[in-house]
Amino acid sequence: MGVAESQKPKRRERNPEATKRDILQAAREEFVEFGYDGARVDRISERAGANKRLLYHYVGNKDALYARVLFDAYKQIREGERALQIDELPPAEAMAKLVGFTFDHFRANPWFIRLLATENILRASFVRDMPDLKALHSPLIEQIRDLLERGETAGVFRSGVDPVQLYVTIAGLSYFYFSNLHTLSVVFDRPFGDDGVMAERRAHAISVVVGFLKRTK
Amino acid sequence: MGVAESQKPKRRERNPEATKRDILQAAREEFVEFGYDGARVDRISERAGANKRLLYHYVGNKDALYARVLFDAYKQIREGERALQIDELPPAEAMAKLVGFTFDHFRANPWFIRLLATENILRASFVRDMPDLKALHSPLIEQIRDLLERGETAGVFRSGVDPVQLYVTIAGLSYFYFSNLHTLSVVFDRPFGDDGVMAERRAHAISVVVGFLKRTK
DNA sequence: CCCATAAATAACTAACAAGTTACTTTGCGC
DNA sequence: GCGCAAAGTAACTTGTTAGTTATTTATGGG
Repeated sequence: MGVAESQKPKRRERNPEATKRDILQAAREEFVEFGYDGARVDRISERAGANKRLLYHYVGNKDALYARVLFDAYKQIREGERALQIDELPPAEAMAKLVGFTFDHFRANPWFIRLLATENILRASFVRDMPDLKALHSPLIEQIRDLLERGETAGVFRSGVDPVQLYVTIAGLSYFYFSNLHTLSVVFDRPFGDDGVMAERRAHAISVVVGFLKRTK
Repeated sequence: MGVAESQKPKRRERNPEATKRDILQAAREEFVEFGYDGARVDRISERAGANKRLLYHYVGNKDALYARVLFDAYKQIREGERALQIDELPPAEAMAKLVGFTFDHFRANPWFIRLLATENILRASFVRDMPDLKALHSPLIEQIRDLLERGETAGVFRSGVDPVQLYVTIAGLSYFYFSNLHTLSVVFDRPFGDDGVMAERRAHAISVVVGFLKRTK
């Protein structure tokens, strides 16, 4: 019983499910941190506390691992987007809530933005071959469509706005901010990551979208 | 004189300036295409038609090469942004022109968007150490500031809009579209890369910004 | 015209990274 | 309590990659 008793080699407990889960989680962290090419399989297995061979056994290879991480990420994010409840609110308030929700969602899940950026550097080469991905397009789209219609009927929103275009706008207003937080902070010498500046950005994004939609007369 | 006379080993002509230029250009292409970690030094020297040793001789190493490419990219892009002339136009028209200009600028220089995305994956680790980069912040900022003031004074724009926030908005409206063109096209099953869809996006971005700024009464 | 020097090259090295081989350990059905 | 299949491991292979060494080639000033 030496002093360094805690230094047992310590074999991993038998538990396929847990092992698989650990590997996927470690893989997400690694891909999020370094991108596809920067990620290291050895580091993933190390992070997971699982032997590298297990990774190849359960998932296949680096490509398959990345594809799996990406798909799960979309699923999880889309799931989170279902939480929004705006049916009851008046159109303008509902839209404000939707834009704020999108901002908060990105803020709470910066890893997803980094994963998206990585996949777009790869020109969507993995996403392209995911057959069931189209079923995972954002549930926000339907909410936007309904809301636009509701606002139009009530005479408070302008007409002729394409829901997909507006989705890209709403997402873009927050996405660009978060995805480019690092370079923007340097170039403009402003702490975009700070709470106060974030709150400003959130308010601005809301006022842009609502201000745009609100009928002039 | 064999049949394959064109297969001479062909030594590169002595020309330091041209060699350096070729290397930098090849490096930009490579980093734009594959990102930092995906880029290969061997491929850069091959693209440049210059021996790899020259690359190390003139630039230093992969890091220095990437930093140089990044800095030159900012310089070139900022230079292009100076071309905009909106002093003479009425505020709303001027703003429409500015947003359209930004969109066109991104569209004409997709390589810059990819470079920015790469650098943000790296958490701006190279940009952070560029001492003279702050001097390169977009000239559009000043134009936006002046324009907002002009519109406010004329009573056609709302007041209290932060120029930097509006810059982030204007850039974001186009940036997100281009940076995520690939994944968006797959997820929404819409050809976002096509001319018609692009024109729609451009018009939408303009109407969002102008619609937001225009005073309600 | 010649030679010092800068430009350019090919071949190499050492480290690294994805993927594999050959093996040990553990739990479960009988 | 045993044997066998699944879970887990260590060490290796093979190809790649950033960076270097040793060398050849051109050119312009004296």
